[in-house]
Amino acid sequence: MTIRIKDVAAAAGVSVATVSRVLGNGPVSDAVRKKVEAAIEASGYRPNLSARRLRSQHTQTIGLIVSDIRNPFFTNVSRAVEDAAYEAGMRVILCNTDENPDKEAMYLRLMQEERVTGVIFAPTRQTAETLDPAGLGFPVVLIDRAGPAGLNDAVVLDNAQAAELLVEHLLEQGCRRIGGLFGKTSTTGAERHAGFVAALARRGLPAPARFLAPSLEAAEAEVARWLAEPDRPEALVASNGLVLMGVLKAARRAGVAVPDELAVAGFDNDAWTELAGPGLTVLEQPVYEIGRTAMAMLLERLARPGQTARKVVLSGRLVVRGSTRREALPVG
Amino acid sequence: MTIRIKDVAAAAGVSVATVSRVLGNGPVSDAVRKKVEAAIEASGYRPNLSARRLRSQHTQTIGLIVSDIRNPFFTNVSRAVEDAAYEAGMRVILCNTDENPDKEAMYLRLMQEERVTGVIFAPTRQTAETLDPAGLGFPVVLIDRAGPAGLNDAVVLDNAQAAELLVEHLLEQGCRRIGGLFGKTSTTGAERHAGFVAALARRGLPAPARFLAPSLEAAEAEVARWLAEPDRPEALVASNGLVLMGVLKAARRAGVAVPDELAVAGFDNDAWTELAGPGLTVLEQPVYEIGRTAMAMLLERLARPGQTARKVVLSGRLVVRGSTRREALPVG
DNA sequence: ATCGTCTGTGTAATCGATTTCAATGAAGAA
DNA sequence: TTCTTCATTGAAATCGATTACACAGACGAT
Repeated sequence: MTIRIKDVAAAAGVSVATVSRVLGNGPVSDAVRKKVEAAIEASGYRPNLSARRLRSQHTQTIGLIVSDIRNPFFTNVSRAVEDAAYEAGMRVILCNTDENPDKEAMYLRLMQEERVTGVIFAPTRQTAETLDPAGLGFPVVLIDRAGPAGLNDAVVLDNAQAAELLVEHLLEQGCRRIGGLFGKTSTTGAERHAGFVAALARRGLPAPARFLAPSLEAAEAEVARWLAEPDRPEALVASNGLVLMGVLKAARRAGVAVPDELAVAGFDNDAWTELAGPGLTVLEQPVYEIGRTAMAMLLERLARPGQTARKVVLSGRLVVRGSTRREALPVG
Repeated sequence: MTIRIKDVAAAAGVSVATVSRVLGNGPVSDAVRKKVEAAIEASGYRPNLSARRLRSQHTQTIGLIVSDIRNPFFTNVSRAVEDAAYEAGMRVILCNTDENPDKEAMYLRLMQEERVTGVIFAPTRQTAETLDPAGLGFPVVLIDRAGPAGLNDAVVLDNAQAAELLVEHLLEQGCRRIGGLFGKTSTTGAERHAGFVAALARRGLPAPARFLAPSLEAAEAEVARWLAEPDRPEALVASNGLVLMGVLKAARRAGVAVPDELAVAGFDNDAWTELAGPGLTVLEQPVYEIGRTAMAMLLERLARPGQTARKVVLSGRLVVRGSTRREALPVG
């Protein structure tokens, strides 16, 4: 049915080996190369990548395993990874785990069957702790969430510092009762919590925190409860874009004014944060750079398999907007 | 190095054919099946999918080609497609074309080399017009943007009706000078423009429209110019989520109050639209359903290749919020 | 007892490419 | 002229699975 390399060879009057060499830029005389390229063009031949991968033992494929592509952080990272991958002649298989360790295990297994060249992975805390890169058969670069030191390559944000930046900004604005909302499934949440606690401890202030599933619904419900409590916070820090959105929805629903009754700050400088309410103060992560760096580290690791594990720590940038200005005027 | 089916067969004391049958749920006695499964488990064997695909001529892979995964519409559709695909035992290759016909051609070619089972594709207008599904070697389901009638399966929104709903809502609110912003690369933009024009024509009103690249930056720049013109519109309709965002940014920057000086409505009920400004009136597309339907149509088409092309038209839902209420009170 | 029928299993061909190895011929050295 | 050397090319092995086909043995019907 479809055209095989054999057919092209016959049409060009050469052997299949020669056609293969034309395809792979092997040593071929100019005259023959012209002839073969003409035959390829005329026949509409398309090499079969499954056959090529089987024989060459190179799949030129990487896996990208994240919790949910709908989280804008991962959306952006994924775009960066894909751009870098296609530039390097590689393909990407995207997997959504929903923070579910069973799905993570299933997809890692799938990656083995695909014989992927490598994997970029944002694991749950549970999987990160037990992940053995040696037994997998391919290198892994962790993103967003690092596991135990020295085991895997990783590119992460300086989460503690980032959380401290946010808290210190709120302190400067005069806030004292500052609450924090952190994801409970990732190491990232734990690190941001640590920075949050540290910054408040320096001033001798309490650090009330809640841990939750990193979703819009969970955040909205938790904040609704919290705002109804007697000693409610005057400021809230949200540990990711979805949680931040939940905070805002809950505040709006409860009729709590931002920033006058509740200052709000969070992570991820998504486009919408500029437009929501008075504009949201956020800690911007270099998302595209995280994706590209992860891909670069993976290629580096493939080139030098023996090299010890490296951890790249990137810094965030504080973007101040209206949601934390206590004396803010209405905009627009 | 890695374990092959042959090794498992030797360990279990059976032929490779028998191991293959255990893997594929072929006819095997219970006793032998137990033995083989034990050997698979003990050896940590993982079947090589490239080899399986080559021999079986089934790749169980579909391509998903969109303009940019960072567009929330495609983010959601992609998640739906992936969920449905993995449920059906298929893998997904994601490609971003940036509305560039050259990239579209390149990725279609790649899909041929991958011998994908099928493709779900949101093409530019240019490619949609010339897309010949027969010559490709795999079925295509178009999403968001349909090509010439009867050529390809497609699942789209009733774009004209949707645009009319938005315009009529604005008319009810008392708006008269209503402007529209439409994407110039897709048929979707053209259809929404048609509905926009029709609704205004019924009232004998003019229908000023601008066509632009469907990006945040292009929209912001265009709206900034438009708002500076003498006879500026009292309402704007934006043909997708990114353009809508651009309208809002431009209005805010120009100090034009929404909704009092400018009513705003757009497409795509993204989570942030509830939180931006006074809440944005939008036309909600059934995004997850679009993705699942596309996947279902693809499977259907694979089951019945001869069937004539079908076009599924889904309806949108108007979600009214503050951005179009002329007498709206400040919220929160 | 004989003959199909049915189950379960093994042998070997096959998918479509890459890659090893050997062969060919032309050019240059002695 | 003869022998190397080098650049091209082809024949055949190979990657790791699935699958067509053959066949052995158990079983029931006659």
